[in-house]
Amino acid sequence: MPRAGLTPAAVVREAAVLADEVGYDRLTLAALAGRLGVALPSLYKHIKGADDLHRKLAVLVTTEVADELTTAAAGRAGGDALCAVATAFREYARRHPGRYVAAQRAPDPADPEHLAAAERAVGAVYAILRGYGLTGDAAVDATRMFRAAVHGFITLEAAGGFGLPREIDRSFDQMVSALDTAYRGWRSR
Amino acid sequence: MPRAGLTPAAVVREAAVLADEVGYDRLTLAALAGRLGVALPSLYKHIKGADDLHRKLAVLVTTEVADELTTAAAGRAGGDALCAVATAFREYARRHPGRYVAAQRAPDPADPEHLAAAERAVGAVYAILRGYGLTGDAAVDATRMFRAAVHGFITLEAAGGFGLPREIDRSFDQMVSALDTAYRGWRSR
DNA sequence: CGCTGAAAGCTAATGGTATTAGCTTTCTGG
DNA sequence: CCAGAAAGCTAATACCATTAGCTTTCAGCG
Repeated sequence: MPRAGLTPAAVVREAAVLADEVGYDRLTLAALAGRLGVALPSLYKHIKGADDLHRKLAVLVTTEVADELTTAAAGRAGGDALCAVATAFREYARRHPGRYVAAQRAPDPADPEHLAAAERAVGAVYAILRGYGLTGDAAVDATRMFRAAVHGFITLEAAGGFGLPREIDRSFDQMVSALDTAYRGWRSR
Repeated sequence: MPRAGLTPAAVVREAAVLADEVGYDRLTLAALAGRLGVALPSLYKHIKGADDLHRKLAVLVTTEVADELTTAAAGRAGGDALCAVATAFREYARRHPGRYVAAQRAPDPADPEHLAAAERAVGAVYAILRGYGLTGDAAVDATRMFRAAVHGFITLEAAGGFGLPREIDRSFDQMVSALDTAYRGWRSR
């Protein structure tokens, strides 16, 4: 019987594909093993268990998101950058609904790779806000607002939480525009 | 052997308590049955299964949230109302972390009770925005932004997604304040 | 070229969860 | 008081995750 030639990275990559296909909550070791053409316990040669898989998946996705946000922000500033990053984030989530859920797991403080990826993703937003003249506590607050609004919008949209017929794209654009306005006039209160 | 005297409502209520104690993802029929002093299959006399329980729990929680938001908004308007409702929402989530997750399930279009509760919760926000002179599409967009921002903030906070030492309460107040400013100057773009 | 050991893969066994079937017991209403 | 509806039970089935222990493959080294 030939070997499948798996590696931890290959397992996690396939888990990402599977999560997008069937949903994060239906990402199961049994289904993953089947997909990889391997018996379920064989996975344990590459991952420590289901929880470890979820952790590794969070690292992968956070890294991917950080890359996309950084790329989207490159060469832009102000409202332009804000819109590009927000849109890139939302489109990533629409393209990869399973992955997106996986990324919600907070980094283990002892995992430098995960911490670095999260830092990079948040840093892309933080940098844009510097362009608005926001620094220190104000920049932290503004970054948190951006993350909350965009993440909240994405999850509500994905959950089907926006029932009314009004186009969701336009509501998103309006929100980003309102954020831009808020950042222009940001003041310590 | 005496009867436990369960009802569907009693089962759902206990599920809510259990979810808050152990987390929504660890809310299991086995644990729930144990808590109610009953064998697991006995639950099927009151709920159709795990999915049905989750649905009923979502209805209960959405109703509770609608009540709290309505109460918080009563007798207030403008930024005052905005802050009261946002804070009530966040505090509900902190008090009931398991319930809060349960409420993220969108209503089944064929479930009038669930739809009505969700309508009532959203309506509390919508009414406040009318006080800002927002109607029609603008009010829909503004309501969606409010929900996204507050919901996103709550979930990020609950997930431990805010790593920096800056106090989270202050970031939340700043966000609500920024929303107030955005609504004052809202314009179609 | 063959041997050897690490590691990839397997089967089997265990324990947890949800679900269904079918039986027993308890209330309640006529 | 008794008859039936419904609450509760046990047993059986089917997933899923995990651990233990065995077999096989492959790569490196003499």
